[in-house]
Amino acid sequence: MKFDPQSIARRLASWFSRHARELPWRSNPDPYRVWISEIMLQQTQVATVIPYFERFIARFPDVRALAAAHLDDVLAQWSGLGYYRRARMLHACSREIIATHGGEFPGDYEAILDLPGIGRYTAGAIASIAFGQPRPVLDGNVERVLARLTALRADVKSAAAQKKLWFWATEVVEAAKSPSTVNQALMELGAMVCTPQNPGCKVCPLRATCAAKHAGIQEQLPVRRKAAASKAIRYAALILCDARGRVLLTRREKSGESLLPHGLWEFPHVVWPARKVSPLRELSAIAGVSITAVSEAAPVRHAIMNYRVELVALAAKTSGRVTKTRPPQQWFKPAELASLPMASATRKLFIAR
DNA sequence: AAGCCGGGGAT
DNA sequence: ATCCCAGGCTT
Repeated sequence: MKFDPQSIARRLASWFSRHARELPWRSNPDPYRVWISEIMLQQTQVATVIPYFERFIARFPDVRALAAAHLDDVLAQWSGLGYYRRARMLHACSREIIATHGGEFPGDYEAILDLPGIGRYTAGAIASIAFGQPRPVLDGNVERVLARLTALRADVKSAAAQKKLWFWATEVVEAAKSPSTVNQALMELGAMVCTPQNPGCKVCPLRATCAAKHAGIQEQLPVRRKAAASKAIRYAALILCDARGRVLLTRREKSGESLLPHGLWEFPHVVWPARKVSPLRELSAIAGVSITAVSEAAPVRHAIMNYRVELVALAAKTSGRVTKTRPPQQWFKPAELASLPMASATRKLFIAR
């Protein structure tokens, strides 16, 4: 079972020409669109990304528009996608492209790799897809395809396995007539045919040279060490309305105790380990406002990282017309919440109140 | 090398 | 309920 990069590249290109999905960022693969799509696609599935990509490009059509925007507007567009640091680095990166590359996305691989938020994978994707350069990509899809093709039995995340996988990815892209096509084909094959479960070996263009298929172990590969067990945690969150129906939100300056990242608006909340103990006094102290008429909503369950989070919304009112709260707190009309940078869990809480 | 950072679709 | 996804940065 010989690993023949030339043959693999040819078969991938042929297959891709017939089976590639039409995706928004494929219609016009200029560096800006490829960059935005690749950042969004980090650890995020295609179906999730598509509507975000369309909205983002409409709002920020080029590097200059993104660099001119406020970070809050970028975070608001990102709300619900997760990994919010991606949005911060995207924004910082746009400003660096203005400052050091005259607003033109750099085509030099080392220059791309130097940009914030762009690592080896994303640099390879941009260099190959937007600039046609023979740079390798290795993502979860390519890892799986190559691990099966070569019957790699080591943990794919180990240093030794990663070295081999990057080497094979390099061999394939360097044998390609079109690096853009072959890199996208590797990823597309992993997404559509060489899937984690029930791989479609019968329709795979590489089945004849797949060592895992030959040995009948394609379902056992790739080998990944199992994740740590998730932990349970419960929060009580205060959905506080003033006499005018405005709701109190707060925003932390830096990441700390909370699972939520900084920069996003959230409801005042505390860890609530024992339901016997009322969190109201503590919540009231955090909000800096006296509260009345509390009603408890049904818990919201939310999986985040390796936590299983139970969120309990405590809807409450505060008497009188509150005008002053200590920053970074602010009263918002409910209709304003849609345009604020906010995590999915926070929106769930408001809906559940 | 290991830990950290979200959210959702597929099964 | 579990897996895993077009990763990168920090320690």
